[in-house]
Amino acid sequence: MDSEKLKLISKISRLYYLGSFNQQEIGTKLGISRTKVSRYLDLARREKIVEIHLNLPEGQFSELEFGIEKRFGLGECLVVASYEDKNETFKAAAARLGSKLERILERGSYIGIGWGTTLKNVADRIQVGKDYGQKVVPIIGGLGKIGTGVHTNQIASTLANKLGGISYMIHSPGVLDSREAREIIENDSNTRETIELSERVETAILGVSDIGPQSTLLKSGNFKEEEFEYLKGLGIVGDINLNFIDRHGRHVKNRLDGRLIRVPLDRIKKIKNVIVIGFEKRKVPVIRGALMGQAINTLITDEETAKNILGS
Amino acid sequence: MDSEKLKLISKISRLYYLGSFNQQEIGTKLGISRTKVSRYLDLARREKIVEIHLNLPEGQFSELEFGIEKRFGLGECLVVASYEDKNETFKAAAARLGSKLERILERGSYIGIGWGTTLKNVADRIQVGKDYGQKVVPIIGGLGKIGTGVHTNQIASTLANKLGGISYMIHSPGVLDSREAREIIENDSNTRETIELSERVETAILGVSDIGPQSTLLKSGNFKEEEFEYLKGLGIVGDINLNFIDRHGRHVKNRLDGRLIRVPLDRIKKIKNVIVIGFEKRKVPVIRGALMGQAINTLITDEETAKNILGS
DNA sequence: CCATAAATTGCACATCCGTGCATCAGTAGC
DNA sequence: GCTACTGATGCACGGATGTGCAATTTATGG
Repeated sequence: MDSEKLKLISKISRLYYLGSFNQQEIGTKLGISRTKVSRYLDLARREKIVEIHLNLPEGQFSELEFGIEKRFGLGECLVVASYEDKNETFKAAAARLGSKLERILERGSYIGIGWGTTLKNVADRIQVGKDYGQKVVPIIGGLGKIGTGVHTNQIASTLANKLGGISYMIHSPGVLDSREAREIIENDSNTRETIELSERVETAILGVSDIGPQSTLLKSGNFKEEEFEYLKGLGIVGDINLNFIDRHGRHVKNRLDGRLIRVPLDRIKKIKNVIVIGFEKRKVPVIRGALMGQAINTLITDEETAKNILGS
Repeated sequence: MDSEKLKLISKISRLYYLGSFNQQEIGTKLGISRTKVSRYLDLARREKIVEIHLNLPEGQFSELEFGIEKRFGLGECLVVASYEDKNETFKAAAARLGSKLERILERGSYIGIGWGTTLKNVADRIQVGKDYGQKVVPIIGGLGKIGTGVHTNQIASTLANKLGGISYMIHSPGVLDSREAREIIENDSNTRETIELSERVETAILGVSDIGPQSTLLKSGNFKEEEFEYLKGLGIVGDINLNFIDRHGRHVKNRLDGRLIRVPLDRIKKIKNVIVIGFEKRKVPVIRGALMGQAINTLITDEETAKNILGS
């Protein structure tokens, strides 16, 4: 590039970024059109005559967050540190979830809630600054023994308390013994009324399960090992809200589907904010699936898991 | 500031400056209003979370240029290196003048031209890329012996050739022996026609003189030493287009004024672009005066002089 | 030299962005 | 508890900015 042009571009950049002149003023001052100033500024940025540097505070995992958002076209990713003590990780995740909720929740709106160990632990630790009058609705049938706290009703109740709102309950299991039982229960008004509330849900908070030996789904006795093996055989990597998906996030039809009570995946995809919380290596494939399938808008995870998600 | 807020601001900054999202998109993505995004970005810049750095090529004296522009509210300052060999300085100044003219000149418009050693040397060395069809008009009477090349007519002619245009001539001296002589000459149609052309001038290129022993004004015999002493006594620091000014750039009435033929200062101030070229320490006070008095829009000088201009 | 392609330019438009203002939530003092 | 103050918020407006387009200029090939 011509040296005089370079000098001109430098001068424009200086006036624009360091001085407080707008493009019109610079154009008039230097005897060129405003359009040209705009284009030269663009050139200056592209040629790195102007560099924009971010002093991002350390330890924030912005790189990981940004990387995941970019790679999967995700709305927002929140990464917390991976602590030795899992409780610390839960606490950190709870803090990020709280701040996210404070941003997005509107007074009195409906929150859909899933189930599981992760969700329980995060819900227990969440803190928000004021009362939001939320209505917290289960969007899945009951799973896990009552008393362990991982049941959706209990998590909904905890969260409603923390957010200063009310919670609804679902009075049916998530996994029935037969298709017929599921049909009867699902059509019962008790269940229907709760499930229909999910139509109003603008924000859903969900966990994900893998289908390995450590999954609460298995440990709590809802499924048998051979069923997991069968699911694996279909290419399934885990579930999101009891919707079994493959590594591309596609729901895979299977013989268990007919026995489940939960809001199905295609309806979840219509919810404005779907927040998934998930840690640990075993969950990486299912989280990836959820991301690939564009099923969720927000992911909360920890550093290690985030790295694994990004790792090819 | 709250750590969660900081994280949010970092994220916004990243999406805005490194990603290619606009404020609306970021707001939607993160669940906040666009206004808030705008204000957080402002905060990020003020708190230096976002830093804008200019990679200004070295050796350009941008600091000096910017300093003078800022201190005196000058439109544009162009600084060239101070070479041992004055010819080099003239050459560099000619290059900057040329590029400036290429920016601001419109085809067929009028250029007003002064006189002097500096102007002669710069005009001799100027190069432009194409023909502008300029009309070059003297805006001062003749000064300096013909043949030395410092006469306004000769400079006008040189410049017109370089710019691919035509030049006009003035057929009267700049300094007359008496007020009566000046009146007669000035009212003569030959002079009047040329001087009236100055009304059309949109760009003027001028030198400045000090009133010391090295001034061409003195050396060429237009003024006597005792006249300079008299002018100094009035607080005059030099002249711009034969308008004697004090250190604040104010025109100072004096007994010589009546004998001069030149476009007066108040009319010069109405010209859109007034470019002054001046080097050397002796000219610092008069250049400062011209700057203070807001008489000019553009100053072309060299590093050393620029430093002296800025030095308190 | 002309003809064609490529680049530059300014205009006009649509979008984008900063900011005054009114409103609302949070806080401190009584 | 009430009131007054401070700060945060969103709306709406107008100014600031980027960009498609057509016209012009410049470079390239014949």
